[in-house]
Amino acid sequence: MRILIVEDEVGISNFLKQGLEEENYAVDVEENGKSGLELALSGEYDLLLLDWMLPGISGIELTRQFRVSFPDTPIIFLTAKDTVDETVFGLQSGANDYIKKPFHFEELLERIRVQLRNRSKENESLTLGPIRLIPQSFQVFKNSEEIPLTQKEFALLEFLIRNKNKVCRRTRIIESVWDIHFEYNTGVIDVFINSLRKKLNLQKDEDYIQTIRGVGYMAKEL
Amino acid sequence: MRILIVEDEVGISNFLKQGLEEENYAVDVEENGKSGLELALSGEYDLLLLDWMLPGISGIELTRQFRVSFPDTPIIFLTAKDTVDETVFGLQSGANDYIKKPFHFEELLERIRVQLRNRSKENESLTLGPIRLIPQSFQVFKNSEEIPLTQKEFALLEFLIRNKNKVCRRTRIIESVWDIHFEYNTGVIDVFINSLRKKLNLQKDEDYIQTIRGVGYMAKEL
DNA sequence: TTTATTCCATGCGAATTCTAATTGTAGAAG
DNA sequence: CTTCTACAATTAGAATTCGCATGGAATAAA
Repeated sequence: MRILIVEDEVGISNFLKQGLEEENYAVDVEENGKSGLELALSGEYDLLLLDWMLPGISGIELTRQFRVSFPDTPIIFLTAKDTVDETVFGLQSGANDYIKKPFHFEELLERIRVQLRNRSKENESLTLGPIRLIPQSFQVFKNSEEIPLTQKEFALLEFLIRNKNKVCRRTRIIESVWDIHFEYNTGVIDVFINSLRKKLNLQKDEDYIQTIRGVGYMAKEL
Repeated sequence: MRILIVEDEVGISNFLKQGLEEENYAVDVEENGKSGLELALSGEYDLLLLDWMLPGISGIELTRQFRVSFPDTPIIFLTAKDTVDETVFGLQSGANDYIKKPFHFEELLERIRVQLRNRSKENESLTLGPIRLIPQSFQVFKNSEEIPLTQKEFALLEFLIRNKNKVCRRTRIIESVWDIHFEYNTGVIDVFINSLRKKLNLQKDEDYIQTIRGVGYMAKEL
């Protein structure tokens, strides 16, 4: 998980960076509000830690502009201010949480975890009958037995399942899985379909990967 | 973090639910002991808040039955009783902490944090077969024999074990262990994997660090 | 400086991907 | 129903890619 810290007090940011890195987050630090916003807009980050007061532009303004492009990335404010009004103002501007300085590092960690847990649709899995494909961990199961697949086999199966119950033309498959965008007449697809069916050990009554003659293939829920 | 409150006094449970949700916990409330147990056994929750006296079955009995399936989920009792005997009895039945009514919400929050923190630390018994990795002391053991590792070796192994049984893409590894966020094609990972396998002296039948060709590596429990 | 760690460059070997030739089959045409 | 044709399935092996191991260079630490 990647976290961007925008904080002008080097002491704090170093402390945070070090601590968060020990927790396996990848951390970048930016001191200036303006360049912080630019970095944030790169879309590289899963969470922002913003100081309330920043040189350049304020954390609130940064949040407001950032939210236009990234409505879902969690933002946590680090703030010395504790008046209700300003806190409300901050949260209204699009932040998800705030923490008052000085704070315990553990408490910050917890808030970060909460935000990231809510946001990450963690184990998104694609299914096709007894077959379960997990894109993130690059694993395929059939009846909870793991099936080792090669890269291309995996990519092909993923494409088919994502287009479940839709016929996939050979040209579409070649485009998406092989990234070939011109007319290309080849037998690769057949070969990989073949090895997929083999590895998945599909029986006669398990016609999950169907051939559409003259067109392509279809992953079909039975 | 998901919390289940089992409490028959609606006033208290509403108060708790609202407060905890403001702290970004996901909260469910159940009034009845029996149905509370059923809900708890769904395994959806990271922590239980139980009233001592409940309609249906008592908090103690709930705890006892719940512990069979979930020995690690923290349980905090809310109790009006304050005799030492009964408290001891409650803790022996498998609760982790208790708090006497009436209580300050902040205090409850603190106890919840402590429990969740302890859990997440304890559950980080980072093991992989005979390999045990202790993040705090920066040590790695194999069969209680210490294996000296360098920083990067340690970081890499830690990352792999934290993602045990999941394939780690090279890009993720580079991101998390080396903190490099752009496309970077290099052989470093291979080199360190190599030295890890060497230092850990993995035999043929100890395929704990598996290569997923074209994708990355996976720490796998055999 | 010396020493240890991290990283780079290389060739080899092995797994994957692809080509191509053969065999099998569905469906149309007769 | 039989034959024919076009397409799909299967297989072997060629081509390619990728990971492994190694030695040593660059960098950081002592």
